[in-house]
Amino acid sequence: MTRPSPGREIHFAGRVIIFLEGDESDSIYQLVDGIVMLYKLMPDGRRQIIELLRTGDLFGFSPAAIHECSAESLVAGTCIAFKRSDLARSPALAQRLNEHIQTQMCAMHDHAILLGRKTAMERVATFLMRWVPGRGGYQCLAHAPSPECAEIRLKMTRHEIADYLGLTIETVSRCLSKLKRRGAIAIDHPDEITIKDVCRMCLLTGTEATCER
Amino acid sequence: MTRPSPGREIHFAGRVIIFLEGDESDSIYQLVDGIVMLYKLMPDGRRQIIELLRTGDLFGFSPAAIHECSAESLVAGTCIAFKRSDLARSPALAQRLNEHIQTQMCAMHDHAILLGRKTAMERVATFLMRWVPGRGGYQCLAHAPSPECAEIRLKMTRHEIADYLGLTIETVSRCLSKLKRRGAIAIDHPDEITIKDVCRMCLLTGTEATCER
DNA sequence: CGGACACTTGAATAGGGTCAAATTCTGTGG
DNA sequence: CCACAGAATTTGACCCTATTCAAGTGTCCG
Repeated sequence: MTRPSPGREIHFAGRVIIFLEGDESDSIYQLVDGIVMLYKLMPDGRRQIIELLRTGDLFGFSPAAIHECSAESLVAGTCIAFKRSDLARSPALAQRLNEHIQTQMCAMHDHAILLGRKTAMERVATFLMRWVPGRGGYQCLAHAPSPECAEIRLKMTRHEIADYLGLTIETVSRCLSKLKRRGAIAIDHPDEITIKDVCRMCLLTGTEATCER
Repeated sequence: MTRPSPGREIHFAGRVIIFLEGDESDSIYQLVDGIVMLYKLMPDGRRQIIELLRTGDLFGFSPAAIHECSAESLVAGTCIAFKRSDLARSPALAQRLNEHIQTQMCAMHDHAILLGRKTAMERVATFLMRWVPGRGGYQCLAHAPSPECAEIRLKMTRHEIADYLGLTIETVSRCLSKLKRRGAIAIDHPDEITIKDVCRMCLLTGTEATCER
């Protein structure tokens, strides 16, 4: 018999609100499967999508008993909820979270440089690279062999992409169109994009100075 | 007799590099006193200051054995270095870090909305509010009584402010001049600013919809 | 006092935003 | 299978904010 799980499993469908900014909260969540986005709204309605969470990522942080941002699923998945009070009691749990939070903080740092310093085209290129398996995450293994081509499937609307990248829908659309015209991508479907040359796309992100090939 | 401290104290002067992006690292740091900024550089020299650390904040995160950003002190202070290996062994330590990281993550979220969605003026106003004691941090107690006036002392050059806010030096300077012309602030000295009406400045940050007074 | 550097100000420019219209996609029902 | 309505996306024209480039002014420190 296994020990009782220290957390409660929560299954969610795609496009479902997990919690809203201002909701009461006594738990922290770890994403097991699926994709979740965190966002905040300004009083006048401007939205910024703050994090796109991957497997292992933690969310629901707050120094207070109230959520400081909203969480919504992009695709169906699962997360585990840990009561904050349990967290304070279980060293093993705390350890586990500590290990992962480092990666996540680094990803936030990368996103800060994107929002603060990258051009629209660099943002879109960075975003596309994010969906190439093994690339575009924090510590993207730029040297790992990757196929020239990559078919990716965006799980977000143009509106969500824009709110994630700090742009408008129109700018996102224009950048994608320009990439298509240049032959860098094919837009097979609004949410199905083929990157013709992954290595060249990586150069457009502004992060990589040279192409290792 | 007290237990041996689990960390090594490091004292640093103002304007000193603590570590550079790419440096080898086996430790995590907690700021005890002073101000430290974390920044990243793009290959072409663009810089983004990612975090301005306050007492209690953690830095030196990385999933790898190499620092993912650079750390530089703004004023003299102290931090404690914990070896990652110790961290894995000491539950008490892990607990302590876990508690603080939540506040810090929330501050990063706030900064993401600043970089992604705020206007230049809102960014500068948010930045100024940051230096008003008890205000502008994460979970600024907007309702707490605060003096009408606040004299603040910036510890950063215009260049650093710009790189923190995702703007240029000129834009920062222009926003400050405009605030001065409007009578919202007095620039007693390039780094000594008097906010004439804290509550009104708070409205300019874009975060607060109404003034509670 | 003078030289280096930080900051401010001005004019011109461009990148991305706004507004509006056209196009494509999706889903529904006949 | 096709027609249609509503939504998402793309495209175009124009505008505005912040950037760029270029002086000018202020400040610090030897």
